[in-house]
Amino acid sequence: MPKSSQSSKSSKSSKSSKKTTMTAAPERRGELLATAAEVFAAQGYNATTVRRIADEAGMLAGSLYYHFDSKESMVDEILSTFLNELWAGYDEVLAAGLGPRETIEALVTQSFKEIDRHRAAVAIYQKEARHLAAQPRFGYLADSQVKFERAWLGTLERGVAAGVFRADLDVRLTYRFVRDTVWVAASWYRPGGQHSPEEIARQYLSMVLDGVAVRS
Amino acid sequence: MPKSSQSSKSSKSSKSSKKTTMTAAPERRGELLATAAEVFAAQGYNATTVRRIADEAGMLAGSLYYHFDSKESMVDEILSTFLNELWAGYDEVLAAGLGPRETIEALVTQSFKEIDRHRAAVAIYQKEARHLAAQPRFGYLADSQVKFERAWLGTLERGVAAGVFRADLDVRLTYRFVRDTVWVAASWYRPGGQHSPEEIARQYLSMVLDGVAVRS
DNA sequence: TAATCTACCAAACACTTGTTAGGGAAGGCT
DNA sequence: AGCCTTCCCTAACAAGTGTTTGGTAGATTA
Repeated sequence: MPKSSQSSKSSKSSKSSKKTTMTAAPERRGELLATAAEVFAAQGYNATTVRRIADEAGMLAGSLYYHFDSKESMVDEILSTFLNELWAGYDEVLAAGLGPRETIEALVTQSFKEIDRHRAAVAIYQKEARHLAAQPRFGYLADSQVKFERAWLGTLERGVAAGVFRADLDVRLTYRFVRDTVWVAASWYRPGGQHSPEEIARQYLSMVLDGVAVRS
Repeated sequence: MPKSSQSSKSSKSSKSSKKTTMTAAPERRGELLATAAEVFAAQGYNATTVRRIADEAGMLAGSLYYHFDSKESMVDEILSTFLNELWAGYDEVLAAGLGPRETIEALVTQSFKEIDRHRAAVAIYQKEARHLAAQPRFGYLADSQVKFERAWLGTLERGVAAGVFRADLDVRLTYRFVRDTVWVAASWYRPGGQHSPEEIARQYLSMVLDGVAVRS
């Protein structure tokens, strides 16, 4: 997926000289979404101009509107695609009938895999979800957040009741703690680094579950 | 400090009818910065127009330029003021000569107090710091981040060497873990809630240090 | 009372923004 | 060949942006 930059000035550079077969129809859309996601994640949604995205994709601003009908529909598609895949994985975990601790472990591991696959989308979600959710078009963001809380908080409460999680902590605080520790990782995580998603998940789980202090 | 909202439409509402003494000169600036910070934190810096800020402050957009010479200088002042106060507290903690664990505890507690005092500024910092730091004007953001890492990472390494923190974890990962879990709290923390900053710090420390799982 | 200062308004400026309309080159299909 | 579809460019538009300039009511000072 060649989505990298090509300086900036020459806007009439690659017109038809790149390939012999000419990229297939539905692929191009995905490529453009990927570059858009990358720019959105790096600069922020509002700070990103459609001209910047087009530039990064090697075309002009207006040409984007052949593939998408608005800038807003780009983030929409980026975020909804991500959330769909995310919940596909989550639902599978939640339906597996695991114990509370095992469920948390599986959810965390699954989350880091999603961060690995959709790093840009996660970063966008983190930064923009709050004020995008205000618009009715992005109502599914709020819905997802509710489902999210239900899944995690429910599992934690189940764990407290079962005696595997500490009962002396505010469960809601614990929920936010666990949730945040997982997802903020997207702000610094870079795929292809020294740690695989599974390895990071393992260490995060070790810290969250057992703490960073040495047992006395 | 009455910086709250006053509906929206009437922009010629409070002209001189609020006080008898007429707010003293340097106070007004602080009030305006507070409302600006609130809007920036809620909507995001780029998504916030100066007209919106002015509206929230009960005046017109151009009038802001009597107090500030640009929108950028507003965030600048908001962030630098916050960071100055933050480091005043941090430096005091770091100079106290505490042990590694006690230093971490003090830093976390101090951080939550700063979140309590500068909630909006912290939220802005979290969202915008990364791409603001690119501009030379905001070079102090990068400087602060370096100092930050030095302080926290150094303390953690000292703790590992002293045997009070686990040695089987990637220290850099632990650093990001601790750092992020503390500061993202600003995204959901609301002053005047059920938990005081000290109480939240206590529970966070308990989770980070000892974990959420029951000791077996 | 006159001069000055403070804090704002009114109105505009130059520029950037997302978006649109019409056109055209290249390949596939009949 | 001719037609059609795909994908992009050129050129513009209208709305919104940060910012500037000149003015002015009211308090302060002389």
